[in-house]
Amino acid sequence: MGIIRKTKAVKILLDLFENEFSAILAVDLVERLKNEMNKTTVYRALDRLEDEGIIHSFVGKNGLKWYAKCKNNCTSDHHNDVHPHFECKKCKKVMCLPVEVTIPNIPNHTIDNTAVFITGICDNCND
Amino acid sequence: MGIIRKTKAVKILLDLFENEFSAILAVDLVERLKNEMNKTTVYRALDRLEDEGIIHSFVGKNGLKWYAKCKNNCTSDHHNDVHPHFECKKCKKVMCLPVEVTIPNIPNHTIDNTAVFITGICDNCND
DNA sequence: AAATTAAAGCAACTGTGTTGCGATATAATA
DNA sequence: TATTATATCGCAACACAGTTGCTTTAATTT
Ligand SMILES: [Mn+2]
Ligand SMILES: [Mn+2]
Ligand SMILES: [Zn+2]
Ligand SMILES: [Zn+2]
Repeated sequence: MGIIRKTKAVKILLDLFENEFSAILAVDLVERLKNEMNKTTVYRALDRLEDEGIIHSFVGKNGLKWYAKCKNNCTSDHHNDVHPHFECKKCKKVMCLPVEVTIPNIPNHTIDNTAVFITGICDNCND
Repeated sequence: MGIIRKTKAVKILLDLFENEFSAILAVDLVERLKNEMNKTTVYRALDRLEDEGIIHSFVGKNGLKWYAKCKNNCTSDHHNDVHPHFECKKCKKVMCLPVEVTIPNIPNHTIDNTAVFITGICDNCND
């Protein structure tokens, strides 16, 4: 484990995430790359990249899967890049938000992981 | 709009949510009621109950749909019962958490709605 | 260059949820 | 109560995101 080949698919995806500020919907990726690779390949490559801590995934309001580049030196055994995600209802873009959300103490509960998904209007659409 | 018939399906569902503290997975509901009604009926009745502000829905980490009873006098045109949801990785139950989560200010963004999904170990499993 | 093994392609499949439509039940009205 | 109107139901077919098994291909090791 830990070996990830620099295959054609991986290079294409890495390049894509490198030049994309917002998150990318898995389905869109499949569509966008349909002439270059099979959808199975897309999904499996995304899996690998996520395992390596290069990208991270989350689920939108409608249950669809999003991917975005990790920016905080995540590794294969630790994703230390936890943050809310924001969907703009105007431009439909989904972004990682570099802020901390504090969860109030919940008596007798052990918190393991928190996913925050915010909808609203982004800065770009707000002028 | 606003008219919801007290049909057999609705009665069964209302009764079910009344006696259930945790949230219910839509798929489980379909399975559990498969001898009493068609799955289409389940989904459509859930839709109606949600429209009426009697139950609310949210999406879990894996993209599956959950439903839970509203407890704060929600109406057909306003769901004023917004709260985090908590999934216990031991007992697998999903609960509504009656706490407030404060989202830090995000410059130039207008926040419309926030969904918080927490995983961990619940009070019941924690002793 | 040959051997090794991860990754790709393809087709078929899984599972959740949706849609169209004719049949039925509920509520309104006469 | 009988009649009419319409919301809801059941069924079958569908949509669609994501997965699996298996064979072939390509990347890395020797
Ligand atoms: Mn992110
Ligand atoms: Mn809830
Ligand atoms: Zn925007
Ligand atoms: Zn528990």
